[in-house]
Amino acid sequence: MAGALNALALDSLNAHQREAVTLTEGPLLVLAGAGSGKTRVVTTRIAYLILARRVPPGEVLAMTFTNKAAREMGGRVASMVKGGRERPSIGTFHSFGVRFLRRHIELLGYGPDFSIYDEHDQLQVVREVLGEMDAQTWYTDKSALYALQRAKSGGLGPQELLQLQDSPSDVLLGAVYREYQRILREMNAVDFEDLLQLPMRVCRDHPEAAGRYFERFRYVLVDEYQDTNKTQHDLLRHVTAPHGNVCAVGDDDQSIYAWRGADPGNILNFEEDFPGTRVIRLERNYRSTDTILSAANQLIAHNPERKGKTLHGIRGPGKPLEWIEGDDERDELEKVVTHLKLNKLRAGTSLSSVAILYRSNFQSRGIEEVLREEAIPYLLVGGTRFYDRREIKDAVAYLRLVHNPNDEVSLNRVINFPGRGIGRTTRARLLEIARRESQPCMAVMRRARGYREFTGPAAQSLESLAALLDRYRARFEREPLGEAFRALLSELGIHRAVEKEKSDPKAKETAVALVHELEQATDLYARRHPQARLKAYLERIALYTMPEEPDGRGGQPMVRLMTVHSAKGLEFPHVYVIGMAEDVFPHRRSLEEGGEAEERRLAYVAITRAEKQLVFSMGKERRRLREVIPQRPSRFVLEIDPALFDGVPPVAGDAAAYRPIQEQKKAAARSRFFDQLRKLQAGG
DNA sequence: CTATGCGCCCTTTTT
DNA sequence: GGGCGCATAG
Repeated sequence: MAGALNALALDSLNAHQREAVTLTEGPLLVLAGAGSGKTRVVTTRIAYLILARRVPPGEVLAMTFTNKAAREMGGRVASMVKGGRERPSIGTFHSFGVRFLRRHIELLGYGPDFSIYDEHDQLQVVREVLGEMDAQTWYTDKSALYALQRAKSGGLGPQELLQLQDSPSDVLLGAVYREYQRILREMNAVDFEDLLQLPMRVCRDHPEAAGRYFERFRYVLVDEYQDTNKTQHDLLRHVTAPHGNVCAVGDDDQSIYAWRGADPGNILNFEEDFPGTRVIRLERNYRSTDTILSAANQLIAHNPERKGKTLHGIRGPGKPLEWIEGDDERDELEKVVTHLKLNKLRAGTSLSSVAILYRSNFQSRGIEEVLREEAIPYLLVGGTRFYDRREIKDAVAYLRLVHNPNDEVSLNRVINFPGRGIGRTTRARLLEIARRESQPCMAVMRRARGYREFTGPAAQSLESLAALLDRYRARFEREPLGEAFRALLSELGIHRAVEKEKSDPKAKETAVALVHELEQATDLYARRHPQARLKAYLERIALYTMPEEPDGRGGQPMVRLMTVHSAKGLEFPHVYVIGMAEDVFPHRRSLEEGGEAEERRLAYVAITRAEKQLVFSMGKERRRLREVIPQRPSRFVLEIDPALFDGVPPVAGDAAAYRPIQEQKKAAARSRFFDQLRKLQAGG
């Protein structure tokens, strides 16, 4: 035991960190600056609870924001706490919600085989609702979903929205929202927010059941607390109410998810919500050079409303910052890659110590191109998510439908893929009959030939599809996952169908390769989780953006490419932030929505990823469609003292002439929107 | 009724 | 560069 305790290496922690590890009882808020050893504190705390305080691992619950962070945390804890069969529960809020709902969702009238809808699926539902209510004039599907999610993540139900009646748009949105929820219920589907909200509803309506589930978690930790929304906060209060042993770790300066409902107020008001909270600040930065930290501190000082925190380094000044300016995007990126190659040649930098960060996913395309030409290996992290690829979604839709026959969004995807002669009209009739008889579509399909509405071939197609799905439902019950899936795909002729969809031979090839990859990923999952049924696999797919990777990858050193959002929580000796231009970073859409402070925090996150070297770049022009847009340096690089730069620092450019034109277009669209609202109000 | 092809729109970040 | 809606042909 003494040996195990030594493994915690408490001696090597500073006084604040040690306090954060050993104050185990009661609420604790750790305000941890970037690079202050936060992850180490969290993992050591868990190990400390188990090894020193003899807390059974099953009583520890740790929630993080991303799967990546959860995996990392779990791995580190496991290496400190060896042996023992029981493990602490470590996962994302959402996976915690799924596990809870697996046991209790039936209390709310949902079936146990619920589907989990992503944004794409949600949009299909919203589109249907808007069509039904004839509300497309007021909302686009995206704007409606966006507004609805906002209300939902703020803890507002449709009824509350309808009662608010602050504006006609609230009333309309309330109606859309109510219908959206009704359809989801009918399809036995939940969205991501439901994964948090439905557990909360169980807490409210069935406190005994919820209490029984939660009572075993006697020590609760939450990482990245600044990124939690209201529901998550409420859930946390519920789980910890009996004992108050909650440790929240976060950094208000790194809050970058307000756009998706995160409420920084959660961390700012933590002390009020959890009376008796001890607060510990970790401001010593072990990661970056003083130059990098000065840049970060100078930048973030431009934000109002902070808890106020300054990072202090221990590593000395280090290298100056660098600014690379290219004639256009292509030139910018070539210069970046040249810089990278020189780095490697002169200083022997390993490619795996380098990260190239950008604001938006589409920016990866350009840099990938140049890296490929220069034969520099790279690893794209995140990006177009595997399970979002069309071909993958189509194949997965079959799995979802086999598992949950009520899942009509998935049904819609597969009903004519591969082509079986079912078009819009047949679909509309199917829906109509189902509504009329208050039955699921699948039930109508099973006896399609009994309805005069369907013409011969269509009726036959519908029945055989229903029969096929029923048959595979039984097969998935008894056969191994991989085998059943392979049989299903081959019986459907998915490979051929996917190929037929594309005309370009290259596209054909990648589409088929994707399906193969999905088959392999399924096999791999089945091998790693021999007990797992279809249900578990679908949950895995819904919650993770990437399939499991085969072992032994990544032996070769590679440059990492990712968005700043994906880079949060990571660190790299050498960091390039490309596209540091106004309207790109900060992103203009975000500015329009009043998100300057959040964009600045995002830039702060980017800067504080770097340990030794930090390089910014920009192209003087950017092409979009047929336009050429002049670029000027991002306000964020201009907020950094020029003296910190080597060579020529970024210089403020002239305000470009294109801006007013874009603004006018926006303003015109907005006034049209409000005109329509006024009309709606007048009409009752 | 369905399949196919063309033109129009926007394109932030993610569980 | 990609997805969706619409028009036309089979």
